[in-house]
Amino acid sequence: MALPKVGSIGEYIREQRTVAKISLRQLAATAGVSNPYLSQIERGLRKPSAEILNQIAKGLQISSQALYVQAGLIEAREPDSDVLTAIRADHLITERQRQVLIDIYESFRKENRAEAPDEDAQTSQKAHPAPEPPRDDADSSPDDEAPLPKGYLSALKPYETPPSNGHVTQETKEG
Amino acid sequence: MALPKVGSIGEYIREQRTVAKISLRQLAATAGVSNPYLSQIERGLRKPSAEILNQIAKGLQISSQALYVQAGLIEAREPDSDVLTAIRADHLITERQRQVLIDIYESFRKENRAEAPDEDAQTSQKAHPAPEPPRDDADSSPDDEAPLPKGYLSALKPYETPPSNGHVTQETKEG
DNA sequence: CTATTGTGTTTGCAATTGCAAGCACCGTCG
DNA sequence: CGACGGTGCTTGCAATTGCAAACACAATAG
Repeated sequence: MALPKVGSIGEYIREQRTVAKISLRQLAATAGVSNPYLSQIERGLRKPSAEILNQIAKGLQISSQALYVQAGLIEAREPDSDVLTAIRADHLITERQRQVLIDIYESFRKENRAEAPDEDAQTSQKAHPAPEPPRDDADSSPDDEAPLPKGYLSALKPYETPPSNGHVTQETKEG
Repeated sequence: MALPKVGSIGEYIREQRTVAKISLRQLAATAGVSNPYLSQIERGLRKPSAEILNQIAKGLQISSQALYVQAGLIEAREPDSDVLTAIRADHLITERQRQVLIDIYESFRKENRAEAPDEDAQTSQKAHPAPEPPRDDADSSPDDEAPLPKGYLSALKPYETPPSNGHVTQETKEG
């Protein structure tokens, strides 16, 4: 049961800390948090904010994302695409262009998932140990065999049309 | 109260929301947060916890990591930040989609070069690896007023021009 | 035996998150 | 004109975060 919950994040931190052979106080100092608070975090008595988590990750010199995944703040099944990270890291394009690219790419991924849900061969070298319940991302028409379904371009007109940000058609569902 | 980078995350969320043409209340409902709180987050008056951030990302159906990066909670220092290389290496998209992405990216680069020919660095290979990205507070693009030059993808429009609404996103002035 | 230093933990408390309720504004419909 | 539904914003308030101070225990030094 690798279900990431708040309790396990504490164990994870403590484990990492013990492995690194640092004392609680020391890690607290390095991370810039108070020792009692770190203690409570490790014991699962407190739910640290992302900022604190980030600090702790720095103090432990581990990946912030690993910690977030452990905390359940990042869905591990979320494909950590190199394309997306590359786009985000690119500083040669404007923020809007970046978002457009991200939108398009994610829309592509989504279309592909909708058309071939069986081929679940994600890129993830990093396994996704979290058995997540099914998600409602069926928005596009799966019948469409067109190589490039409509709507992939709508993301290119961020001021005129809603991009295929995810929901091409907005449905009002109060939950 | 000093709100470090929270402002940018708020703007980012609001931009994503307006682009997706969702109302604040609707996103709040989808994300499972209260509408006033979301309002405050978007205006940078509150610093949302990672949990809330994650919920919002889900509600917007965008990557949680994108939000975390925007919030400065994840160091976006991914090793290879070459967009084109990443796109070419990606096997989760079709060949056609790949070509579209490459076209769009290159057209973006072209537009930027046309507007700011002063800056020119890498084209397809990584030129200068930045191990430590500066924690910049303001990352406003120079071409802020002109969002995206039209015609940057005229060759990529196999369908039609979507109907324009006439009224663009309205900015809210604080104060 | 009494300090001192080390570990992690518990205890109040200021500051903050996050929300329910309500306000102000705009457009439409009777 | 007034009622209704839509948008976002402001206001108190419970619940929580995160910390400074102090605690309990263990090992070493004087």
